[in-house]
Amino acid sequence: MFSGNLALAQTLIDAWPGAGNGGHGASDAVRRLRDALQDFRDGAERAGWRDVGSLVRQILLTDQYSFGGTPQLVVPATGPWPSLAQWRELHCRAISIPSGGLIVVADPWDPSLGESDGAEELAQIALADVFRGQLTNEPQQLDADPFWARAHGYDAYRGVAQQQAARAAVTNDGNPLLISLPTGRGKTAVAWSKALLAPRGVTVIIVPTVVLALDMERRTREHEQNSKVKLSPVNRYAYIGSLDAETKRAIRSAVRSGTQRILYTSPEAFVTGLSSAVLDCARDGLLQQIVVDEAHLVDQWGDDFRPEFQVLPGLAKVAYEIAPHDHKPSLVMMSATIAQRQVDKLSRLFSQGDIEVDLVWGSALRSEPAYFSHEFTDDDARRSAVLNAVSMLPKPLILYTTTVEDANAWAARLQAHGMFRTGVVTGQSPDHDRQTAVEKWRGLAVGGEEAPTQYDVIVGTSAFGLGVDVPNVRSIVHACLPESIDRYYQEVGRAGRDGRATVAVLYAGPRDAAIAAGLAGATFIGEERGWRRWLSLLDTASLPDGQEGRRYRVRKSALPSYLDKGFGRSSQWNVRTLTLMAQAGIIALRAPLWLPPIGVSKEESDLLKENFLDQASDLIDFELLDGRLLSREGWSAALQAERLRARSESAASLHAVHGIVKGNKCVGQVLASHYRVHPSSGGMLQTHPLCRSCEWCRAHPESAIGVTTEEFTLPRLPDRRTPADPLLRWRGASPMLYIALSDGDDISGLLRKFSSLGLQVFYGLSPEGGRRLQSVAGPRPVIIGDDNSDSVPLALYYRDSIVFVLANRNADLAKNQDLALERAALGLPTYVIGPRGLEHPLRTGWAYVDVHDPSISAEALLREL
DNA sequence: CCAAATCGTATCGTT
Repeated sequence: MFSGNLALAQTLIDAWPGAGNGGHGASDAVRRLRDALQDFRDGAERAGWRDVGSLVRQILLTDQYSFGGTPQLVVPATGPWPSLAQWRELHCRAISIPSGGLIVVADPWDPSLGESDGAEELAQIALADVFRGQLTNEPQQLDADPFWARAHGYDAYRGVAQQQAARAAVTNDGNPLLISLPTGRGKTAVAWSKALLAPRGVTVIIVPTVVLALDMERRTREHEQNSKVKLSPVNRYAYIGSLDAETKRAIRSAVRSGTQRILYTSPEAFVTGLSSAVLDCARDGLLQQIVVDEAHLVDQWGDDFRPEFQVLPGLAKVAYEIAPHDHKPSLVMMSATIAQRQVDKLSRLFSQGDIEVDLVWGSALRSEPAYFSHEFTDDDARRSAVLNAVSMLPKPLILYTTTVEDANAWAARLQAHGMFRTGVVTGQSPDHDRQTAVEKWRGLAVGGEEAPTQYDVIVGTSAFGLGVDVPNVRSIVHACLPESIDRYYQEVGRAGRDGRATVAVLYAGPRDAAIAAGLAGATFIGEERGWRRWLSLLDTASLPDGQEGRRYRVRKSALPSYLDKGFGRSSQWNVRTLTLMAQAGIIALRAPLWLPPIGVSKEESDLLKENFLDQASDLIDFELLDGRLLSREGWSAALQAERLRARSESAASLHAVHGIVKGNKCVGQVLASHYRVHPSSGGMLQTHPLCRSCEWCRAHPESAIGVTTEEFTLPRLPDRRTPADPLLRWRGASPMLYIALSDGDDISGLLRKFSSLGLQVFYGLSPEGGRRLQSVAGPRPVIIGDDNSDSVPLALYYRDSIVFVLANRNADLAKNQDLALERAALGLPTYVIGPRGLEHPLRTGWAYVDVHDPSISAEALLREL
């Protein structure tokens, strides 16, 4: 931390109301103070006494916690500056001095209320780290595989989880892959690897919002400029509704021809406007990957709010089926918050017959937050506690509420109390306001250059956050009770993307439990009502023209027979009934497609099409999968399990939030047990409990778990369906073939041949050798098995063939030799290339070629291949 | 009677 921040702040204050100079290398808080002072005038209503006082306080405490002592600042004593009473309200002491100013000193404050004796000091320590900007975790660096270096130019992976995710995504050839990877570990690069290695082929990445699609388009263009590799003939990477028809047509045509290498879009556009282009592309073997980003939303939003998230799997399956057998698109789902509920739902939606969804597990808890919570029985007490927290905690800060009304009320209340550097973002905010709110908060203009900050605080509902990647957010305050642990953790995780300490405060009020229960409970529909709703839907169902099969089309807005007038929730319940049935396997959701009618005039056809498009957003198509389930009894039985599951999952998730508020368990433990998963393949995938500080840990310091432990779970490459071994005929029944080298033999030619046959994992290559091999391997990934991480070696679980080169002096010969034999003992296909005379480690005095059968000379093998 | 967002299609495509 730059120790001149305090002096710089004093300079800025002294210059006020003039503009202070400098600010280069200043801390974020000093920069914010500079910006706030520019707007700090009586009645200007852009910066108030509490904004400025709060930033002064943050600067004082940051200095104190970084360097000790009792730092002070001298400020004007007259308005708009805080009065003596107002400084006291900010937990600062202010003393008048003869020159007319005030000397200000900050006193400690922390958000713990009613915690046990001795907890106070620990709370202070936890908070001091937030002001200081203490780093809480350093991602472990791992040597990059050759394919990773070639695709991105990176020489390292950020952690084991990213390494495993990257390897799984690039070697995957069909199994749907669900990747759990923490935020900030380079999900984007994982999604891009396949696209960047190949000379052609399309990767479609489905993101939940337009803002996200546009942000990724900007990043893709950046990459394109740096790498000089053209990734789109039309220089567009976001297919969004607001594009003009001509641009959309051009993108679709680029998808058809396989020249659109990377494309971001929404689930809605994917299953409607883009679908036929994507299917044509798949049919021609040009669809490389379908990636679903933020895949937890398939569950969270797909049930009732945006059903296209659950129509998407059907289209992905068709694309897979019509693709040529050696050019199947792979499907990758990624999220940072995957729990049992998401695994179950995504597995059911995306498994393809006997092809199961594979899980790559890199789940890790965030190390940055210190947790505080309190339950208030009185609304006024909660209000003043929230105001305190927002005033006293370091900025940037987010204040979350559940309802739009509360968010607006809080924004108004903060202004009334002298905080004008506050923006509000809810689902009601127009797109333009949302974007400018983030820019004013972060201090960036549209082009990405630095601009003055105008907000320190954003008040928001859960609408605020998706895709907002501001790295230095320090504080999250909840003035509500989140209805699920997933929502709570997503929101807490918006802070500390820079790896530095943060604080998360949850202050629940008397009415919050009911609001949360209402939202959590909305996920199930009663049996009687569900059945009647289904009957009315079926009553209005039509059979879409020209589309065979047991296919039906219904209107979301259709009213059930027990209602005679509509209110807004009805279509949501219809969708919920249908998605519940889809999950029970009774029906499969499909996107309503427009097929041009045959034998009608152009005018008539255009008219019909316009009609269709007018109604399209109200239509939902499905196929009946099991007609027997259409009796009342069958229907009820099939849905009962689903309904119970949904109910118990929601209840458990809400219960966990209550547990956090009550403070009678460690928050890290609660989160770890929520993000623990039993995959269908058996066993259990854990998330290691981490907790920097929470009420329970402060009360039980002797048992506190802390953040010292590294990534705990073992990520892995997915199981392959049927490992195919192109070299099988040379090794026969033995798992291992020894390939003997003579002087002057060309290893690189052999390796190149292996790679072209589809072998991907090599041990014993030098970094340079790996690079050389990748440069001739084209789109086929080269993975170097020699691992410096202490997880289980790839050699002992990777089921496809592995090549060991025992001729490179740089590599760890003995270790690799042992690994090769251990692997062969497990019956896994193993190819060892070594000198003709190399001694067998278990048979002293004998060479491999003498005691190991089968073996072959490199020259003969190369000739036969 | 609480929150969350998106979408409106086919045109032969350097060997």
